[in-house]
Order: sequence, then C-alpha cells, then structure tokens
Amino acid sequence: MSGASVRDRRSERAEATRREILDAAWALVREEGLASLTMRDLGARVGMKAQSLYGYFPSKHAIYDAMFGEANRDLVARWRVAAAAGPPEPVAVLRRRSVAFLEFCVEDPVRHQLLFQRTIPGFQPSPESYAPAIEGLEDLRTRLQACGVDDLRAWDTWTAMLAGLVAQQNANEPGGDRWLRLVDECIDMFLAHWARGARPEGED
Amino acid sequence: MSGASVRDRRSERAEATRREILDAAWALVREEGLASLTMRDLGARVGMKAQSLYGYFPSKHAIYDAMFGEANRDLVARWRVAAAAGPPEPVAVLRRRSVAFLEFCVEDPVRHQLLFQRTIPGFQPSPESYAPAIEGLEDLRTRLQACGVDDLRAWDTWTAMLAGLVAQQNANEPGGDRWLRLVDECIDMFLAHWARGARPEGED
DNA sequence: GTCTATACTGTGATAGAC
DNA sequence: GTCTATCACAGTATAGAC
Repeated sequence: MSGASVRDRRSERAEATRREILDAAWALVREEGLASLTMRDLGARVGMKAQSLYGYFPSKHAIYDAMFGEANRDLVARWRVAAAAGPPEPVAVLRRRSVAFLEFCVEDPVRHQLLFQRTIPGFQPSPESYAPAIEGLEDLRTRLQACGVDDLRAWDTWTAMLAGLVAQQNANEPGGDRWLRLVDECIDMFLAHWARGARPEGED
Repeated sequence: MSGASVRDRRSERAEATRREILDAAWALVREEGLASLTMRDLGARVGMKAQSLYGYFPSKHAIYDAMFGEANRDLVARWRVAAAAGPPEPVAVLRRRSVAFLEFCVEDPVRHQLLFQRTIPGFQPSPESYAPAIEGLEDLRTRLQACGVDDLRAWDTWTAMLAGLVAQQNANEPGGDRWLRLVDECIDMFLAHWARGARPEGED
C-alpha cells in the first residue's frame, strides 16, 4: 500500500532527523558542558530554529532522556564486547569488564555525568532509558559470583570502588590515567578480601 | 574615632546580612537542588528584591563560592574534631576521620555536590575558598603515613574508595547507610593490602 | 549608602500561520 | 515541518528614589 509506504518514509526521515539532533546535542554538551545545552544552540547546530526541535522531541528533558538511553545501551554493548574479547576465566572477564567500564566513563566525562550524577534539575530518566543499567548490574552480579564473590556487601563495595576510581579520575585529572591504572591492583585488593576462600572462616 | 566606629557597625551589619543570605541560599539549594538556585527566590527568602543581593555579593557565582568556602572549612573542622575525639592510635584516628568524612558528605548531598562535583556551568572556586581542601589532603597523607601507608598509588586508591562510597550512597540511596556502613570493612581491606608489612616483599 | 524600578539579554516552551 | 510571534522567567546591570 502506498499509504503505508509514505508513512514509513516520513517516519524514517523523522528518525534520521532525531538522530541528527542527538548527534549535535552530544557534540554541544562535550564542548560546553551538560548543563549548558540550550535549545537555541542545538537548533542552530542542525539548521533549525529552536522551536522546530519540538517537532522531534517534546521537551529538552526528552532529549536528555534519549541521550541517557543511548549511553546506557552503548555501555552494555561495550561490556558484551569486553566479556567476549579474551579468555573466559571469570576473573579475566571481570578485569576486562572493569577496564571497559572505566574507559567508557573516562573517555566521555559528560556522558558519565549524565549517566551517574543526577545534576540536571528535574531530570529523571524514563524506565525504558534506564532498563539497560539494570541488565548490566544483574550481569555484574553473576560475574562476581563466578569469581567466588557472593555477598551483597561485596557487590556494593565493588560498585563503590569502581565508581570512586571514575569519580576521582574525571574530577581531578580528566583525560588522564592516574586513577585508571589503579584498577588491576584494586581488583587484587578486592578479591583478596572478598573472594570465597580468601578469608579465614572465623575471621569476622 | 567615631568614623571607624561607624564603619565597623556598618560592615558588621553587612556581614550579618551576608550570613543571612548564605543561610537562605543553603536552605534553598537543599530544597530545590544546587542548580535551581535563583537570585529572585533567594531575594524573596530574605525579604529583598533579587537586585539588592548584588549589594552583598557581586554575582551569583560569588554566592556559590562563599558556600564552597564555608563547606570546605566546615569539613576541615569536622576532621579536626574527629581526630581528637578518641584514642590517638593512627588507625583509629584514620577510621574516625573516614566516618566523619562520609557522614559529612551524606548528611547534605547538595553540599557534597558543590564541593566534589563540578556541575555548575562556569563556576570555579576561588583559591581562598579551595585552600582548606589542600590542607585536608595534606593531613590525610600524614594520617596514612602514620598507618604505614606511604605510596602515591595507595593514597589515590584511598581517596577513590571513600569517594566511591559517598557517590554510591548519595546517588542510589540518599539519606541511607547501605554504603556508609561498609566503611570499616573497606578500611580493613585497604590496610591489609597497602599497609607496610601487610604484603610479602616479592609479591608484585 | 542602601534599596527600588526598570530594562537588557537569553532561556524553555506554546500557538498558529503557511 | 518549519516558521513567526509571543510568553514567563532567568541573571545581570544601571539609574534614581529616599
């Protein structure tokens, strides 16, 4: 049916424009900072008036939300690649996964800020945009279990440790590797304390 | 001289008004978020027009800077109290210092955001406001040395670990203690790996 | 001297013309 | 779909009332 065909081509074109707007938004926030994104700048970047953007996104927060979802999906994809890109020993996988996470967070501090620091007034990611993060946390849990770590406290310690490395790196030496390169030794430290069999039974 | 006396009373009164404005600013950012502070709201809170605030602070960033400096001084004071509030054994002091830091960061997430996450577009703390932080880091270094930890990598690991606990607590369970209560075990884990004599010599 | 009134620029957002 | 016009509100600045 030509009607459906026309609709498809229209929605395809609209989707391409949405894509173009998102790319421009990423470029802008990388240059000016996450909170400095303005609809006028963004419109100018894609050759539109700011008001026309509302034909593609219902609000500025909706743009942030689309960026949030995209970043989240990219992170999960990166994890999958890292898990498959080497020997399957659980600890080796865990190490690759951690390095992939740190690199992901450090290579684009603005993206890290959007994903993990809630600094945009009033912005809350939608459940759909947030969903991949839940999947990633679940995956982490099984990875840690495979390494002999089966404890909620250990899990929380792990996320805090990696979050801290990223936070310090991005806050104090963005683009560098002063905290990044600590990851291997941090994992040693963590596993020595938390992995099954690492601690004498009656220690606690 | 009566001239000096008049000047003093005027500056005293101006200082009291500055204090009042800062208190109102803290209350507002706690209610509405750090980035949502507006000069109009702030003026209304202290019974002024927004424009009148410029008689006490040259800009909105200057208000943020005064808050930054105040928070930094409060943190250092808290550290001093914690250090003196118990037995002087280095590890015990380090533990009290850590708990004090975590509580400080968690009891007021907005203050933590102002101090440790740079999310306000264009805001950079002045050297005077930032100075206490340098003092605090220097103090931490000597505390760690006293515990047998004398290594830049260990120092960085320490700051990352505590920063991570705070980040996770404030991001995922503000007001709670799920990550907070991990601090003692994290310190055990850290010291076991980094303290002098904890590791066999030829391990690395 | 301190505060008020007013104005300028820039923000997100909406309604309606074409 | 994109535009013009417009709105309410933000930070900032200056002139003038008292």
